[in-house]
Amino acid sequence: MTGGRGRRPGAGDTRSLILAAARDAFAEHGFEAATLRDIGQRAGVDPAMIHHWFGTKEKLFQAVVNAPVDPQEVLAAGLPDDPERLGEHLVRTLLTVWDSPQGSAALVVVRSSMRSSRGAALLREFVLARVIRTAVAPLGLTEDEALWRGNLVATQLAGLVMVRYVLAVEPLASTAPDDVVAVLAPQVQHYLTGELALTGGPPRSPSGATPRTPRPTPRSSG
Amino acid sequence: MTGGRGRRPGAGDTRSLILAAARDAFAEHGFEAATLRDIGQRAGVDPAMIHHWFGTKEKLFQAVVNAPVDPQEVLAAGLPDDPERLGEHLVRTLLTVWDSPQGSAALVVVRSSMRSSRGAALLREFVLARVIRTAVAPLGLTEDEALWRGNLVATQLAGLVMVRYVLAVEPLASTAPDDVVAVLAPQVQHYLTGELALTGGPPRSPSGATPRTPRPTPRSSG
DNA sequence: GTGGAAATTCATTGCCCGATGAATTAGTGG
DNA sequence: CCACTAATTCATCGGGCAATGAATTTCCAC
Repeated sequence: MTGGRGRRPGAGDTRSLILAAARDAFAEHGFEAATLRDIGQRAGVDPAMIHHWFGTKEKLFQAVVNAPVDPQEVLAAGLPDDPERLGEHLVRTLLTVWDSPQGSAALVVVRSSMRSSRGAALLREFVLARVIRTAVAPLGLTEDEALWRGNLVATQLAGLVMVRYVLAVEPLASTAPDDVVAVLAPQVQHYLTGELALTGGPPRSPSGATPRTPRPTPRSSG
Repeated sequence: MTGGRGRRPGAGDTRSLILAAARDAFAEHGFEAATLRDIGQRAGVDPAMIHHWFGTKEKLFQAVVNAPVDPQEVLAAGLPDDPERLGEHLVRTLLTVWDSPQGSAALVVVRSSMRSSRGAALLREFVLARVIRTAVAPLGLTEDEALWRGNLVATQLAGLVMVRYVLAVEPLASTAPDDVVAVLAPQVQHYLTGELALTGGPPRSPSGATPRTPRPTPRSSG
């Protein structure tokens, strides 16, 4: 059991244990609601160790977030030759990453991005924009069409992440990856290479932004 | 400064003041990190009033979430007779609500809910679950199939909300509603009434949960 | 106007949090 | 095997939190 105090016997890579426990806890509760006591318990370690190794809760969080995955790199690996299989590749890759331990880290990033509109901007710029562009790059589309199809793909993939991982809605949260791929991949593929049903021609965002107008405003005050 | 205790003189719709203050506070800090003290201060009111009017912090949050819009009510209005037009109705209704001033309030709720698993649970229970069931109700499906198809619809709609409103990614954020409906409605319709491509039969969530496996765990301990 | 009901604040309770520092034990170099 | 350093736990502090109940004031029916 919990022996007395003092240095532990054998190996004990306590720092890593804390880091992993913190990653899970932050993913689960967000930064504010996660507690050092809980993290310590998950790591099987006294909460004081966290201060010993990381100083403060904030610094621990930074340590967790600074060990991210490069989405482009992951995506690029195993890109299929056939453009008609690209949708399947995207969905499967997404599921693989998010079902892995790295998924917790990704959850941390997504959750913490919601803390401010600046966080949302970061998520938009560095993840969505780059990832989506990487994803549709093999298709050799025009600039406008790449953006538009990329956005559509993003809606389906972002929605999958939301429902399955962030909100964990059943039954989708517990459905086998193969089944998810089977159902969603064709839809994603349609956004990539299918014929898009449009009433009055493609929504050619007429060069630059022309914000539609009286929408609630993409306010950045938060 | 603040006069003594006892009932206030004039009008004082305290309940509404608290509700508005709570909406802002939850939006800014998320459910867990928002404090009743802060909400009370924003509303210019003693925190004890919150307990007087709402009971607990959680009930206050529910009141905030349910205030902007009763999704069921909005959805029910204008339900098409033809099940094959249900997808279009869902997408169009969603865009109408989110493009309206109520959309700002909804955005607040979504942002704050995503930040912790607790907030996510509340969103899942009180909004998503009900909306999904209402949405697929006209189809007269079996329990399992309704849940499954509802989840799929939710991925597409939630993704639309994320990309267009929460992250405000261009060009989708500035695309005319009609164009969005034209492109997305067929996909949603497919989830509602189309034939779903499945490898080994429908993912009949085998009664109860069978958590896929070693994911970060949907633990509810927190 | 007077008596009760509703609204509001104050004072307090108990809990949990993050942080700190002393006490204790295990490794390590000589 | 002895000193020294690093790792770990324990006990505790001050603070902020949600919640409760009593005290006080206004409103309203009669």
